[in-house]
Amino acid sequence: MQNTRTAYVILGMLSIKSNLSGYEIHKAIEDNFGSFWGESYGQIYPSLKRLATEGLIEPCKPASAPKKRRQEYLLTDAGRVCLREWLALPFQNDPPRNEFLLKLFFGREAANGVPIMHVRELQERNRRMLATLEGIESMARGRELQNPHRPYWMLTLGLGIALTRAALDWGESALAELAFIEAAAAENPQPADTSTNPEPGL
Amino acid sequence: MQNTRTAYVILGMLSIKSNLSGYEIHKAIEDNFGSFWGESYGQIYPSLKRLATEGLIEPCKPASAPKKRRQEYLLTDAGRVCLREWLALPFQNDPPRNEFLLKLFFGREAANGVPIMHVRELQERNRRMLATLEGIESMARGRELQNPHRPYWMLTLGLGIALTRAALDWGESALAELAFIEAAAAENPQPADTSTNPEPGL
DNA sequence: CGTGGCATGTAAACGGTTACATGATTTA
DNA sequence: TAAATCATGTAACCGTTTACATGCCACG
Repeated sequence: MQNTRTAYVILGMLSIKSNLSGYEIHKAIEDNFGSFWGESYGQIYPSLKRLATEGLIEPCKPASAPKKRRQEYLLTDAGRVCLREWLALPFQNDPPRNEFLLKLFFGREAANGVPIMHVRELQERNRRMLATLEGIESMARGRELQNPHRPYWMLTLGLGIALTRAALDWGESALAELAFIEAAAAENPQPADTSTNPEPGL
Repeated sequence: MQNTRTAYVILGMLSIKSNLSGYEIHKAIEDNFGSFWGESYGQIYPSLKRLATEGLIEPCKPASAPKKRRQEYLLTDAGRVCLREWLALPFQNDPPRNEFLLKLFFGREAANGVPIMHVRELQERNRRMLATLEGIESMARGRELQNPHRPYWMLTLGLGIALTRAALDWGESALAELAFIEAAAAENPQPADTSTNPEPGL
């Protein structure tokens, strides 16, 4: 069956709401998951075709808007079973790749001011992220209290907010620390010296 | 030149320490970056060859251990320039993919107890992670105070620790919340109903 | 009438992992 | 001498992004 995670995201979206098109699924992922998942059309459309041939989803006529030229899908019983099986499997950690941390790690090698610049940029991105997440949170406050998905959605939102806040806090102290480091380096300008450096590893 | 990030990690490692082999670079990445970066041999060895033909690194004889059958490299001036240029470029956020959050988001669709299981598993992984990072931190305490890389390495370590702690805190409250949710769901067992669910999006 | 959003798709390239093959050296 | 670790490499595969192509429909 070789089901990719793209396929499961699609099944998941269709389990929440039926009669979605590829375009709408893409949009729904962006709106609901944007901060922790992404899919491109190049993945979505072929996956929809494959899921349909496997009988996990079913193409159907546009229900509400019959004018639009578009293909909608709904989840089959087999698809729901497949989704549930996948949900029960242990989650996998994706191989870690954080380019910000990488550049900060090599900060000593960078030109003066570069690490500070990167941390400032990180702060900006995280402030935007926090604003987005808190916006969603405040919009959700008191609404849809009966929606059975709501508690789970609020939990994911909560982790996003907690991590972003922690990163912002760290950023503040990092900026102070970096100002100190670079001031010291400016007083004592020693060029990078490869040969005499100690082992990598603290 | 089409330089991948793998190439820059290699340049970065060689800027910290010369006369590293592909094997040692792999190990150094794992030891120093394990929590936020990874490279496979299938990337490293071809990259070393390419970087050498481009003159950014230079193959050299094993310095300290001439017995070993292995190829070591050192960074050229051109390589250092190339590294510095890349370091000054804005960092890119990798496309977000967090399978844990995805499965939690779809938690309502999962069998009973599954979301709690995932959060418990997350807590375990994060506890191990925190132990590792704090182990490094305590090993580093008071050591290599003159190492010019140290402040940057400590900053990266600090962010890792801060994020892991934040995730652990969130996990505790999430477990309580999930116990509550699933207790309520057990009292009031309503099957998933696709057709009448509201729009996705809180 | 034009623009922007809606909508579907494909081909090529890319970055990366996995699995495999091979063999030397060290240590128990 | 057996096992672990050191060490180098390649081919196939995989998931994904990007760029491109196409065209509809609604709204100003």
